[in-house]
Amino acid sequence: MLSKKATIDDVARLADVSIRTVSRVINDSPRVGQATRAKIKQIIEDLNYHPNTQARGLAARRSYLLGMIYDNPDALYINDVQRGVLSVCRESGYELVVHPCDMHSDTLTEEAVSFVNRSQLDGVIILPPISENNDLAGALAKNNVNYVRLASVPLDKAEHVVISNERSATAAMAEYLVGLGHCRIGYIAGPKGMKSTRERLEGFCDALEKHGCKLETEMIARGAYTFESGIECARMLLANPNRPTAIFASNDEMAVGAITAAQEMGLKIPDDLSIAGFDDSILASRITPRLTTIRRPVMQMARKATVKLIAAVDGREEDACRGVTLVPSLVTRDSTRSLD
Amino acid sequence: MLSKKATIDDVARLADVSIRTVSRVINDSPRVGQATRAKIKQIIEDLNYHPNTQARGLAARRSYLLGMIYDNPDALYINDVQRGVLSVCRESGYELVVHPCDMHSDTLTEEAVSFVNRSQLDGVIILPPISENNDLAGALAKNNVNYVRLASVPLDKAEHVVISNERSATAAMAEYLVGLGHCRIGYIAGPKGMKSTRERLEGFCDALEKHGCKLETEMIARGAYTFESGIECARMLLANPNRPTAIFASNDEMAVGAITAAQEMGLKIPDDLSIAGFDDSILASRITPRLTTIRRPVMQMARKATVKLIAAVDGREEDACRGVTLVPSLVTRDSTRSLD
DNA sequence: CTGAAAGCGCTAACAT
DNA sequence: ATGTTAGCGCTTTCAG
Repeated sequence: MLSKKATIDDVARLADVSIRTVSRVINDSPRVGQATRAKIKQIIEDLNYHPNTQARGLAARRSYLLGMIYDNPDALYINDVQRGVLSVCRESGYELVVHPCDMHSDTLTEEAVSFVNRSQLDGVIILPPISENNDLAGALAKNNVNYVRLASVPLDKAEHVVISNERSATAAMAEYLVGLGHCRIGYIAGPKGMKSTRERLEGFCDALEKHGCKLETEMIARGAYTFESGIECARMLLANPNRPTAIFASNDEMAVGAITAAQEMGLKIPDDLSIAGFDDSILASRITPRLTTIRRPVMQMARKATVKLIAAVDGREEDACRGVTLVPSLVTRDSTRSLD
Repeated sequence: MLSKKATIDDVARLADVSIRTVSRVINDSPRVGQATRAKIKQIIEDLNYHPNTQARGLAARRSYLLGMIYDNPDALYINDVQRGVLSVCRESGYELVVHPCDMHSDTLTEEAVSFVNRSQLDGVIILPPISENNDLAGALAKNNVNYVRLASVPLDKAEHVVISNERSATAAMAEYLVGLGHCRIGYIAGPKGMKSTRERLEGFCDALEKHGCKLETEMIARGAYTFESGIECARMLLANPNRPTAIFASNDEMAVGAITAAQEMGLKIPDDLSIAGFDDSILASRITPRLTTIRRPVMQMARKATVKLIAAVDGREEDACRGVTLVPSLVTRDSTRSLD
């Protein structure tokens, strides 16, 4: 069957050169004659030779492995990031090792560092909300591991973050709602302590004020990015004698919860109440009415992050340090309407 | 900062033993004295020593890396499998490398084999629908790579599959619906050519007949496991002058499509029509009305598959060959009701 | 432009 | 129960 796998020695022997030269070809080093190079490439092809990644890694102190560290209840988001990262990995000969973990664990940092060392990862990409953990980032830096964080604010050197400007995204949403004639708007926020919670809220709030609509304290409910919390918050908001004409939930899960709660109260969406979310999750387009929401360029962010990471691994400082900020976009559907 | 990472030599020197002995301790080999072992373990701890996986792999022809090959539009499913696989990996010192791919690609098999070789994977887990590809499985076998397929029928040796009995699951669904008094039932099937499509259909059909309800040809619509196809199929089914009183869609996406279509036609679910799905995806519990569906034990399957795979890698034949069949369960919610 | 040789950190025969 | 030693397949000074 399959005769033993070819090694660099086989290639060298057949090409009648030293393995050093073959190695040069494999690694695209210059200083190899055209003819020699072509010949070697041909032989590599014929032999169906693939360099052994482990040996390569061992010798070069590289693993060609990238890691992805996350603890995110949102499988869709994770999946999108994964696809984005992988699309770049493919072009660059890297593989992706995934590492979900518990963001509340005491040993999170320790665990993550151990993960990187254990597998000799060349670098890691950290997803929100763990990406907001400065402790982790600090430990990685101290251990000399390359990392890039997906975030909503510049919480690290440009080298280490890719940002989606959620503040401007929610601002756009606020303007859209105001444009529809809404002014008394309910806001379902995320949990305290997360940067993105604050970014989203402030962006929305500021934009509203700019248009002369204040976001009253009683119109802000604190959710937990879950369906259930969306239900509760909406009930609270709608219990107010002076009911809002629109509710913006800072993620889709909560928005769907809000729709559910509103419908239970006999309100028609969007006739009696407009509702919008954030994420453009699969739910958003499946629910009735289809949800107006905000779409983050997740795959793109993941791609950019990976490009930066690999640049850092390769020591291409300039590419690695280039700042990256992307802006989410508004997706208008059927859950919001003009107040006429 | 961080003085150079400790190696096995450092440990050996400090313990005043040969590296061979340290190696034995690392690999839990017997034939090491109690005292020596304890001492070495202590030193390993003190030094915060972690064996270099690449060197280990290179020497032992092992990578401690498992792969996951898939092309599944369902991020939730993938995510669940991933979590299941990883939970076992953690206990066994393995890491997971993910590899999405295009099931319709001509080079799928070649690509997958190359992936495994390139990264020296110790084994791979293959998800449906790619798991049904015998070509791929054959190529892996020929290349001596360990693999386990997640499937709905025993399409390979016990060593290479973990099965979820979807036939009995849809049978249970049929019985449940009949129990509610439904007999004229519409069925939205999956795409032709997939084993699971057939399994689900036959299980449903057979159970129906056992209870004296025939599944008429005109009551079977061929979908594509997508939301849109669910809409179309439901429209077709409901256009029949002798309308069904219930529709079973063979996945949730299509079931949600069916609900959407039915509601557009002015039908109330479940008052005018019962609808059920398959998957228990996130949609199922968020949609209104909440969807009656079937839940596969995805994480469990993934765990079992990983255990088998690692057993095979370790050469523990018996554990590797033990047959595994799991049964999905019925989840009843609000989208189905008794016909009275 | 190319080659010789010294490792990278670990495992596994083979000894003792 | 423990030590010696030869690689695993590749990269990388250092020569030429």
